[in-house]
Parts: sequence; C-alpha cells; structure tokens
Amino acid sequence: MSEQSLDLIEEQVTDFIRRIVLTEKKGDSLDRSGYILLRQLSTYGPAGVKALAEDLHLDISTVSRQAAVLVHKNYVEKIPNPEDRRAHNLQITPTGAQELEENKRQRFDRLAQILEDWTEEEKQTFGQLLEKYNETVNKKWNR
Amino acid sequence: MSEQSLDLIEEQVTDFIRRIVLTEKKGDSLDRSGYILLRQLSTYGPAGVKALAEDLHLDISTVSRQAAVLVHKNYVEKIPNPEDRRAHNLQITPTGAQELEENKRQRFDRLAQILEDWTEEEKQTFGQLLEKYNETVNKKWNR
DNA sequence: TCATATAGTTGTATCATACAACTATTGTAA
DNA sequence: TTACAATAGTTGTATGATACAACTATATGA
Repeated sequence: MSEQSLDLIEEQVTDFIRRIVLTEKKGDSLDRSGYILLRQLSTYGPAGVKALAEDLHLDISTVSRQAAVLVHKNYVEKIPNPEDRRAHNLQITPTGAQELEENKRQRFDRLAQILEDWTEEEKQTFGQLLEKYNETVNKKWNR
Repeated sequence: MSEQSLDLIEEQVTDFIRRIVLTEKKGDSLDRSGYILLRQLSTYGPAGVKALAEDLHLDISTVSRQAAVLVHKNYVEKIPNPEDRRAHNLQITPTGAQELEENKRQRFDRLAQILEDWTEEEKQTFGQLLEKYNETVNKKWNR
C-alpha cells in the first residue's frame, strides 16, 4: 500500500482547510455558507430549500436559515410555487448576482496572489485533482 | 492571465472543504480542532498556549479552551514551567498519543477509500501540490 | 517599588450546523 | 369525502469553533 502519499495528503489537507477557512474570514462581505448557497442558485437556477439541502449535503433547517439571511439582504427572492403552496423557489436577485460576482472576484484575487508563482501546469493539475477528488467523493457518497 | 485554472481551483476548493469537513463529523472520536492541536503537540513537542496559538493561527483563548478539553480527557497534561509560573507546557500523554494514532488511522482509512482508484502518481502529485499551497500561504502570511 | 508587559483563563458573542417539534399543505385510502 | 399520513418549510434548542475583551497572576524594567 502506498501509505506515504496518503500520509502526506492527510496531513496537508487538514492544514489546507484551516488556512483557507481562516483566511476567508477577513474581508469577505458574504460568508462562506452564503457564498456557496448563492453560487448554487446562480449556477443551477431557482430551487427550493429541500432540494438545495440535498445538493449541498446540509440539513434542511440549515439551508432554511441561510436562505432567510439572503432573503433579508435582498440577495434572493422567495417565489411561491402555485402548484404546491407549501413550497417556494429561491431565486437569486440582480443584487445577489452582483454581490456574488464581487465576492467571487475577491476570492479569485486572493487565490491569484497565492498562486502567482505557480506554473500554469501546476495550477491546471491542482484544479483537476481537486475536481477529481470531489467527483470521487460525490460518487461514493451518493451511492 | 490564466484565469481558467484559477477559476477551476476556486470552485473546487470551496466544495472540497465542505466535503471534508462534513465527512469528518460522522464517526470521529476527536473533533477537528482537538485532532490538530494534538497532532501539533505530538509533532513538535510540548508547548504553551501562546506558542500553539501562534503556530496554528488561532486566538489564544481558542487554544486555551481546546487545551482544557484535551486536559479534561486526559489526552494532554499541563506541566508547570518552573522558570515562569504564569506559564506551563502542554504535553501529550500516552493516552492522548494513542487516541491521536487511532484517529489518524480513521482519517487515513477514509482517505484511502476515497482515493483507492487513483494512481500512485496522482496521489503523490496531489499531496505535493497541497503541500506547496500551504507553504506558499505560510510564506506570504508570516511575512 | 511601582508601572507595565505577558501567559493564560473566563465572559460574552457570532456563525454554521444538526435534531426535534411544530405549522401548513398535499395526497391517499377506507 | 373525510381522516390520516407524508411533505415543505420554519423555529426552538443545542453544540462546537472561533474571536474579542475583561480579568488574574506573575514577571520585568525604569
């Protein structure tokens, strides 16, 4: 068994996460959870709380609260579903879309600064491996 | 500017982190923060709260509380510093070391399962890039 | 010696999260 | 058709990680 590389990954991942989560705190207008929810709505279009919770692997109540915050900030709108009056769709507003873009840029800039000395190949590989990891987890998770 | 790879990384990183943090919750006897603190003590030897907080980029109060939890569980011991009676060193106990090992193995196994289909080269590269990322952040951060 | 700096703890607050209890609505089966 | 079960979402309550600020005890330097 190739224990060594796993060992390195395990060790580096814990650090990696703490670094990023801590760095993010300073100076983002949207917090991590709001960002992810907004990004989800922006990417996949309007959805209800239940569906979002499933997609994001979060509890419904968690998403409900996060959504409430975004609604309050006018970043998303609650569209009632005429066919099922219990449900409604959350839809990103223009303000929310703008906020998302700004936030994305902030994160992007920060990342660019960190990776400024990396070669293009390294960056590509890194992105691809992260993607592969996520896909793998998804596959095993949703089974 | 090579926006594309950055874009991919940015997107994948947010997912990556949520996946890992969420996966960890289920079934670890040590929580993330305790694990990291214990690992730090195990790797670099006894240290005081202040030094640990600096190394881990956390607030002193945060480390103080985390340490208290570990002390209470008998995973670390508080060794008074005879030269400065305000201070004391935190030292991992045999129980703590054992707990850390078990936890490490759990994390390791989980990771091994996720990465079971990766080639050795991919794993190596992934570990190296994560390491490189962390080093870069450290350099820029502690400047 | 007295003022200031330092190590650590504790009070208080926030945020992300989960589980459980609840409301309002829909669907179903007798 | 009505009564009961399932479902979408909200809200109460709890926990864990974190930070900042106030505090205690000790050390240091002028």
